[in-house]
Amino acid sequence: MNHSAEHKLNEKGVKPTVNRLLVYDTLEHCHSPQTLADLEVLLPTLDKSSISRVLNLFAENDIVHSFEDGRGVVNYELCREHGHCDHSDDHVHFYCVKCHRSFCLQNTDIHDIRLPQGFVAQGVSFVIKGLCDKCS
Amino acid sequence: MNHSAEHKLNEKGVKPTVNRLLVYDTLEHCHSPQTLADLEVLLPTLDKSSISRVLNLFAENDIVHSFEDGRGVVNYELCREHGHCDHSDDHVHFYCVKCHRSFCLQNTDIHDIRLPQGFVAQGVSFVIKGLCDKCS
DNA sequence: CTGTGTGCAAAGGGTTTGCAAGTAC
DNA sequence: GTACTTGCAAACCCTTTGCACACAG
Repeated sequence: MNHSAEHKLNEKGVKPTVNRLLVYDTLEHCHSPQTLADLEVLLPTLDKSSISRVLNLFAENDIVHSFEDGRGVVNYELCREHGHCDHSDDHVHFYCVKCHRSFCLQNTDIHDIRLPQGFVAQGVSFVIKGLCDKCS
Repeated sequence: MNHSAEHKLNEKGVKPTVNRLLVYDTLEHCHSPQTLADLEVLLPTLDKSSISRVLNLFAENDIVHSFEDGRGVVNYELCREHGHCDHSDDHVHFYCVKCHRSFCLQNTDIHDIRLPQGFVAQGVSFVIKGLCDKCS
């Protein structure tokens, strides 16, 4: 249980309960997007419904952001410290269809998509499917 | 039942059965991405499992391509005639969080995303969530 | 004591599958 | 007759919800 997690949650206005700190620490430790099922395995003492509630709470408070990989499964990832993360943390994700892992492509920015008149963007989900370096 | 549909399916090596032609015609007529649930309503005489099978068959044969909108629901859309559609029909989709419709942003191209060494892209899913012109 | 957080079980939604009957050639 | 297609029901997967208990302040 680290203190930076506790500080982070307080900073975001979320009461740092044991479960929340565990979920936060796990995501931080992973350095890659995790699904609810992943976290269920990584946190066997927590119920999946509890994890789900924590993740939704985190998403509402800009602690994590989420995106769907290719299979309709939601992945969660801690928001970057810098770069004032809103829900549209604009970078590309890569989903490996073989090992079912998701990657975060940090170095790719999504730039200036021009929307038609009247359209308002609230979030972006950009996922490339394929084979990762281990599987290709 | 139009003849171009029949021709198209034959061209792609898919036997043009009644259900397949109905699904094809419906997608063609809509000019926008449709979900399985949408098609169930539009094609009340067909069972959803039949529609699902037709769509998966179409996807395997590059007749439609699919992407997930914001809610984990798959949308299907006819591949463009020109532009030799493979599964990575590279354009952006827009999902309206209010009216739950999906739009196809034709004029936006996804260009030259540089993948890390060893990564192989097979498909792209790029969805912007927000409000459409009617809902904003 | 009061409000919030948690675990369990069950429901929900979207999609696919098993199987037997139907159809095309 | 043989192989493919279809409809129905049930299963499946992932996520959320209802509810009663547990806990913190």
